[in-house]
Amino acid sequence: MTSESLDSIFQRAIHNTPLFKAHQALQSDYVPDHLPFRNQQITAVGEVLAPILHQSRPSNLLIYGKTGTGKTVVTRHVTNRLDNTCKKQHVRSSFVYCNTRLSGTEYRTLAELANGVGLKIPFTGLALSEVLTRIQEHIKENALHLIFILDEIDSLVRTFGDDLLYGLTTSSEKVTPGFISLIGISNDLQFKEDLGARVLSRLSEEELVFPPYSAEELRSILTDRACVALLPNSYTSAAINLCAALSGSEHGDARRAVDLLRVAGEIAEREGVGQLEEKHVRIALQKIDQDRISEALRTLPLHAKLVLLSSIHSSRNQQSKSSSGLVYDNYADLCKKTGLEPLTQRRVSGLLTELDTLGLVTATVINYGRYGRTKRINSQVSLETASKVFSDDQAIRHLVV
DNA sequence: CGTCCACAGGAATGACGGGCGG
DNA sequence: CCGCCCGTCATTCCTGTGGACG
Repeated sequence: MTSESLDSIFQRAIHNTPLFKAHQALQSDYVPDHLPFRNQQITAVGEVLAPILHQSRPSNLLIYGKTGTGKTVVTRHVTNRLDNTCKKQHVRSSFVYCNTRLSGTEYRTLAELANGVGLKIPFTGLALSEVLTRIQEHIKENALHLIFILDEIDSLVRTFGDDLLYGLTTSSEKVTPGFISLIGISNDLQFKEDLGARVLSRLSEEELVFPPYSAEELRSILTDRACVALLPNSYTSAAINLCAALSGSEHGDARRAVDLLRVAGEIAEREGVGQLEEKHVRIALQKIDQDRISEALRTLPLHAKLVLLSSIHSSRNQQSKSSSGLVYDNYADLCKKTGLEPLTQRRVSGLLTELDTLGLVTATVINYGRYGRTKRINSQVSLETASKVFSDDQAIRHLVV
């Protein structure tokens, strides 16, 4: 990009009519003061947690609901308020939030919890049980009244099993005079089935289900948010409606709707047309999907990138016949060109299932009878997208330019 | 109706980077 | 400093398997 075009970008930005007055109100981590259509859930969470005000241990709580049904935001809203009340009343309490999917492993989840209670834990080297014991001791010594919020708990259990949860649920007895209550948040309604009975009964002392928002409710939520975040008269109600409709069509996913509105707003602002319209929403829809994929690609480990690249190539050449064997040969080839030692077939098979769970590839096990059993691989990512992202990677850019 | 393909995917094991307590 | 244990990622070795072919 030349400096001239940079200048013109800045110039345009100066003269553009801004659309946002409070951009943060459309960020995904924003917790609004007012959460419409969730009064029932707010009350329920509040009632479960309220005992902490009398110094007694609240029940563990398990919250279910699909993505974007307000689970996280309601929990944060209630705990924030409760935290304030506790401070005002001089009641001891601490709240620690952790997204277990983002932490990635059991160890890092525990480390984050430890951090939340003011305990320093090295980023590796300790046994899990050792970390847990330290946390317990710390809580005991300081008689902490603690509420752990474990978000996206389903992904933790799916990859690592319920051992960690077992450890945490059984901790509460070992930390008197302190106590621990757990709030588990799951996007997966089937999640309970992955859970052993010993954990399930303890974790779900209370349960709460969040229903999806209806299209009408989404529309109302978006209108409220737009009112806070955007300048008056900078958007059409048709654009809002479209955001709601697009996100509501599958299941009422409010987070997606809000993201959509924000990105659409950014696009409209950049265009400098002074008003957010339906066409910006449509562009935003594509951009969001694109960004999601690019981000996933960028953060892939090196060999996973190579495997993905091979999948793209072989699903191009072989159409639907692409098998894991072909992908592997292809991959081994790429490794040779790059001067890398190829991983084993077993490992690549594992990487393929990982790519599948990321949604970058579809891997279905299929039987060709006499001709064996394999995974049929279809790349969900276009060569163009992959090339664009991978050309930033020193190690493999020569494969895509 | 048994065979046998081309892998899937579980289990055990090892290399590595790192912290622990002594 | 040492010897030990840990989590993580990969390897090696293994058993399992649905169904077209003969």
